[in-house]
Amino acid sequence: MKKNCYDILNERGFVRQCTAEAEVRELFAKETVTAYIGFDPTARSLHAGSLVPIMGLMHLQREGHRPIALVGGGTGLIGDPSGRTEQRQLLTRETLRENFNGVRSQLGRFLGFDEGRAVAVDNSEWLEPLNYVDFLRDIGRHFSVNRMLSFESYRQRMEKGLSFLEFNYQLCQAYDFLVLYQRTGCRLQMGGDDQWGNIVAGVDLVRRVEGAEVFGLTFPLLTTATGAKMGKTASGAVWLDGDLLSPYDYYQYWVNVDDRDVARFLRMFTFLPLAQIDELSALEGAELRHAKDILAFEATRICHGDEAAQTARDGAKAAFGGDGDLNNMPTTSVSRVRLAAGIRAAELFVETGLCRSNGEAVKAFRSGAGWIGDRQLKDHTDLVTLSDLAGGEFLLRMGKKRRHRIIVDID
RNA sequence: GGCGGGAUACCCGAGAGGCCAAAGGGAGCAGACUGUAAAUCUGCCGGGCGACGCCCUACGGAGGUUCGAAUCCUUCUCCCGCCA
Repeated sequence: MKKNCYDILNERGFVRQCTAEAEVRELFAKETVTAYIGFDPTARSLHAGSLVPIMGLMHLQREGHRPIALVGGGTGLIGDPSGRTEQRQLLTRETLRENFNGVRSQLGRFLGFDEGRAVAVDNSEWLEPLNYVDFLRDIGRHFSVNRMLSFESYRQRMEKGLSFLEFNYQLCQAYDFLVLYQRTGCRLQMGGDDQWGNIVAGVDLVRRVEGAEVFGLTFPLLTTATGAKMGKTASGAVWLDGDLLSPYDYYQYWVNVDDRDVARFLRMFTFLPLAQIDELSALEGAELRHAKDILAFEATRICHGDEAAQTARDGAKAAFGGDGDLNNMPTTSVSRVRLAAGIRAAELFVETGLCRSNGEAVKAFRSGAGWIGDRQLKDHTDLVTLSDLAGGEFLLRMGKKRRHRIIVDID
C-alpha cells in the first residue's frame, strides 16, 4: 500500500504545525491534492533557506499530487512583516518583475512546470486589479483586528511599529488562498513556521467565504546545529543559481555542514530511503564524512542536475582527496609572461575569488591562511613566480577549506 | 496633548567633548589540534589602498555650537514608560 504523503513529510522532519493532522492525512489518501506555497521574489535567485519548502513541494509531486508555487509578485509590493523587526525595503515593480522571472524559472528546475505537473502563479494577477472598497467589504469584514494583533508575528512589530501597509499583508495572503481554492481547488497551504498566522488566516477566510474546509501546514524553521540560519556563509547566501554560486561551491557548502546536522539534512534535502539514511547517520567520527559526501552529492544533484553534481564531487576529490580530475576543480589560467615577471600573491588571490579584496588577503596572510603549494605566504607583496610551478600548475589554498588551481598559458 | 527615558557596527550591549572605527559578549573568518566536523585555546573582526601609514564611510534623520562631537544644543522620525 502506498504511503501517505503526510507521513512522508512528517517522518522526514517537514511538519512543524498542522491545522488538522488527521484530515490532511485523509485528504492525501483519497484524492490528488492541490497544495501551494508562497515564495517571495525578494531576489533574483532563491537560496538554501528556501530549500525546505521546495523539497516539500517536490515530495508532494512525487506522490502524485499537484504543487502550486506562488511567487508573490503582488504581496512583494507590500512586504511581509512576519518575523521582521524592521519594515522591509519596498521593491519596485521592475525589480519584482525580474526577480519573479528568475525565481520562477529556478523553481521550474525543481518542479518542472512544462509538464503541467506543477504550476507557477503570480498573485499580482489578482491582487493588482482589486478595488479597495470592494475588497474591504468582501474580504476585510472577515478579519478581526483584535485577533490579528494577538498573533505572534505581529506582536514583535508592535514594539517597533507596524505600518498599515504591512498590516494588510495577512489579508492579501489569505485572499491568495481563497483565490487558489476557487480557481484550482487548492486545499492546502504550506510554508515556513513564521507563516503560521498568515496561513491560518487563509484557512479561516476560505471557511467564512466558501464554507469549505482547507488546511495549513508549516515547516520548521531550520537553523544549523550552531544556531545560524540555513543558507548563509561568510561569502554570502547559498544561492541556488549556478551563476551566483557554482555547483562546486554549493557542493562544498554541504560537505562542510556540522556533524550534528547530517542526519536531519539527509532526511530533508535528499530523497534517499530512510533506511539508508539511518545507516549513513550511524557512521561515526571521520567515517561520517562519507555521509556528508552523499549529502552533498544528492543535494547538488537535486539543484544542479546529475552531471554538475558528478563534476562538483570529482572536483572536490581532486582538490582535497587526490584521486579526482583536477580539471573539475575551480581553475584559473595566467599567462607565462605575467608569471615570469612575478605576480603579487594578494592580486592572485583576489583574481581567483579566494579573497574579496587586497585587504582581506593581507589579513589572511598575516594569520597564515594563504598558501601556494606548500609555501606559506607571509605578506601580500610576496611574489608568485615561475618557480612555484609544479608540472605547469600550482594550487592556491585559502585556509583549510578553499582551494583554487592555477594553470599556465603557454603563449 | 504633557512629562520622562531611549535609538550605537551583522545581533546584543558599554561609552556621556579629544586617548573612539567605538569596551564586552555572541555570530563570522583564520591559526593550532582534528576529519574540509565539533569542543578548546589563540589571532582577526566597518571598508579601500603596493599599507606599521594614508583615504573613505559610520553611533536614528537634518541642522548648529566647538580648534575638535557618538557624546553639548535645536529640530524631525520612531520606540518605551508615566500622566491626561
